[in-house]
Amino acid sequence: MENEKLQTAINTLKNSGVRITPQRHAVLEYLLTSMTHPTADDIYKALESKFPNMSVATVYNNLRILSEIGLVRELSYGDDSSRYDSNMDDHYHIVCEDCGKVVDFHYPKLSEIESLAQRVSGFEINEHRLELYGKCKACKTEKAVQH
Amino acid sequence: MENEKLQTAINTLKNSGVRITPQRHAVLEYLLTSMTHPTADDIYKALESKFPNMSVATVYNNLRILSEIGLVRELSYGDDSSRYDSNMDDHYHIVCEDCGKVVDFHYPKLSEIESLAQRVSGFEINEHRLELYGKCKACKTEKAVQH
DNA sequence: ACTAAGATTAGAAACATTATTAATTAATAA
DNA sequence: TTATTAATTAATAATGTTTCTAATCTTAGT
Repeated sequence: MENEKLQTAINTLKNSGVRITPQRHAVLEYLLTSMTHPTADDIYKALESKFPNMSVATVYNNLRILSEIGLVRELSYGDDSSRYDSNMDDHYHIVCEDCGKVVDFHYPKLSEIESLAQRVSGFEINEHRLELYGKCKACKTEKAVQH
Repeated sequence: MENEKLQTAINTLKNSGVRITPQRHAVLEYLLTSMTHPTADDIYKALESKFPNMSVATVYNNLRILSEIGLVRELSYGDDSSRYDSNMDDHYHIVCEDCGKVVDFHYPKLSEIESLAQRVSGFEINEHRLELYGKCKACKTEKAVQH
């Protein structure tokens, strides 16, 4: 099942005229199999053993290219590093304020809010972002233990 | 009317035991009268003539302090600089993808989504953020003119 | 006026990300 | 297979925002 997704993604790359280099393949594969919305540095560290000479710039480069083709989405929350998500279906995110963990949250798209905003503001609205912030299970119990 | 807000804010500072220095007063006043959700650098530049010796660190310092007391809110969108908002009422924002302009958007708080997210994720949800992205009127016409 | 606590300054450091560039490589066609 | 060529890589420098540090200065209260 993961292989199917990877194969589809690779075909998309080919059709876009983007070369499939070992590094690019590895970044893509890592994102497709990861459930953790990794940062560029997470990916860099994870692939370090396989590609000892790879530079961080290569990771950023490939993330940008994958984003441009629409295989990957960049999630930037506040001040920290951006995270990357290979699940391109419409969905929202819940972020743990303590450990930074990000999980998917499925909810019907808030299209009515977009059209209302467009009407009242005069903007031409293209998209929206919704994130929920709180404490994940682990961080809740961790705090309970500390006291 | 702005003076009232400023006076109330200054009282809050006093009650929190925070000194009212000229720089801090100026940052606060600028935020209260500005409608533009300025960045730290905007504020720095705007106050430069009044305080030629002020350092950027002072602006950041004061923004942090004002945030901690709850007089100001930090808005961080993606990679660019954070913007600051002295309107502490519940509201959302619409961001222009071209020029970065940010305007307020009033809409009933999405509390049901928070409670649903809490139920399905096991997180303890504290807050949420919603931003709408698009092109403002000015940037729409600008694009139309270019062609 | 004096003191202690707190604030400001300037500069440096930290950090993520982007730009640069010469060398290497993937994809294609000969 | 080999040659060709444009894309990609690695390494490093550069950028931009934000934080940290240490020294100096202000303030409020005695």
